[in-house]
Formats: sequence, structure tokens, C-alpha cells
Amino acid sequence: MKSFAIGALSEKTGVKIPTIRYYESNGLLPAAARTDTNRRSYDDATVRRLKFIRNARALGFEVDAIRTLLDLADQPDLPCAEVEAITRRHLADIDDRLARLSALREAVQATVDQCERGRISHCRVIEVLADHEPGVSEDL
Amino acid sequence: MKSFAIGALSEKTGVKIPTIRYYESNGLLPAAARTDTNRRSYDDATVRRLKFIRNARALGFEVDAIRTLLDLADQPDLPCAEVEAITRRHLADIDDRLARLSALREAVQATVDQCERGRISHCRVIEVLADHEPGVSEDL
DNA sequence: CGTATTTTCTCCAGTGGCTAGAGGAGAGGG
DNA sequence: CCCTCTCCTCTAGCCACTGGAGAAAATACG
Repeated sequence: MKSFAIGALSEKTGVKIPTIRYYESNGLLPAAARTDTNRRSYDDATVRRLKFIRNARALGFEVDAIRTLLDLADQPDLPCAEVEAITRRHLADIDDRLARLSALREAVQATVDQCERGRISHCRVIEVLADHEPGVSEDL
Repeated sequence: MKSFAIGALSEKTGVKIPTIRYYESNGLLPAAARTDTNRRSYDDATVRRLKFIRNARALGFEVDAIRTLLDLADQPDLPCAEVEAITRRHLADIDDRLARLSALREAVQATVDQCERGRISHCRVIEVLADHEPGVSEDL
């Protein structure tokens, strides 16, 4: 079967070369086979695995979750309950971030809408930053 | 006038002690005055400045933007156009993140909704991760 | 065959905005 | 005097990469 170097893997998957090495270093990808001159050598199985990782990252899954999902994907006979649980947890996390970001957006919008284009001494944005008490959300 | 130590400043503002030192180290706060035994000593002006920073962070402004906003707040006679510009840029950035996060949410939701609670070998989530081509958003 | 360019290697550092811990010195109270 | 609390500096870690230095090997071209 054909094997290819890291540059080709990068082009096939759209994942940058340093990122591929990073994934290997933290165990998302297994240690690559090496040529006699120490270059990494890959085959199509790695392409599939790396695309899986890229897709999961594009959906915002964290690396820890992806590690688990990869393990699960390799055990096709297990029930997919854990996959669903991970995904729903991720969804809840996204919803949380969305809610906080929306609240933030409203607060910033409300502030900037009051701007009357005068001097800084009367700028509402600066006043809000200087005076407002607790802030709209505890943190980002 | 009264002066106080870093712990008191932390309590008055709700900003943790290491964070205060971090703000000093990167120039958001000026180098604090020191007692004869080298402890930082603050007054109410620093309380105001730190609250300003905390409020701006709570609204999601980046540290670089806050640095500029602090400079502007110290020049009350300038027009507030730049303040408005920074704030609108921030708003646009929030909108951008909201849009991408919403798209992400829809993609994850659509995927998990197809879950039929069977074996991993037929799990739609795993299939999407393994097969889907370009992904819903280029990156987070 | 020699040279020039490209690809790959490893290792180290930086991103943002903190947060936490080690190890030590000074302050305040009983 | 001792105990505990607060403070000091310095360092490293978080997340998921990204980029660069310097060197070796592979490929391309004449």
C-alpha cells in the first residue's frame, strides 16, 4: 500500500504540518512510522483519523473529548450512549457560551448607542466603564 | 490620604491579587508605590482605574483595547470618536463570534438529534465526524 | 554529476489572560 | 517570642496551536 510524507498528509486533510506533529505529541495521533532517514510516513488510515479530528475540532469539541470519541469510534459494538452524552454536554456548553455572549452583546450595544459624539468628558461609554457597578457577566 | 495594601485593593475591586500584579506587569496599572519594606501601596485613584479595567473586561474588551480606552479616559477634551470606534469594532467582533457559534450550535444539534441510541457502528455522530467533508466553520 | 530548492527533522518560544505554587520575608496579635 | 496572615519574587501551567532557527535529506534541474 502507498505511504506518504507529512506534507502530503497535510494537503489531503487541510491540517497544517506543525499541528499534525502536535497531535502526535499529545496522543491524538499514534506515533508515525518512520523511514530509514527518520521521516514520518503515513497511510490512508491516518488520513481518516486526522479528518475525524479536524471535523470534531470544526464542531468545537475539545481535544480531551476527541480522544474519547476516537476511542469509542474504534469499538463499533458498544452502545453509542456515551457518544451522545459527550455531544449533548458539548451542546450545553455552546448554549452557555451563546447566552453569555448575547448578554454581552446587548450590554455593549446599549452602551455604544448612547454615544453622542461629543467630548470624552461626557462620553457614555467611558462613564459606564468608570461607574457601572457589577458588570454584565461575571467573566467571559 | 489613606493608602492600603494589595489585599485591600483586591477586596475593594473584586480583582484577584495575582491578577492585579499581572496588570501591573503588563502596563495596565502603573508601577505601584512601595512601602519601606517593599510592599505595594495603593490609593483610591488605583481603585477607580482597576474598576474601569474590570468593567471593560466584563464587557469583553481585550487588554490592548483597554489600554487605549484608559489613555483616552485621561484626555477628557478629545472627541469621543475613537472610543466609539473601538466599541463598535468590539461589537462587530462579538457579532462575528455569535454568528459562528450559532452555526456551530445548529450543526451539533442537527447531528445529535439523529442519534438512535444503537451501536457505535451505526452512530450518526460518529459518521458525521468520520465522513463529513469541509466542516461547518473554518475554525473557532 | 553538481548545485539549488524544497521538504523534513527537532527543539524552543510565543499567543491571551490569567491562575497557582514554591520558598521566603515582614506584620500584627496573644 | 511565636504563630499566623499577608505579602514578595519567580516560575510554570492552562488551551490548542503557530512560527522560527538551524540542520539534514530528498527532489528538480542543467
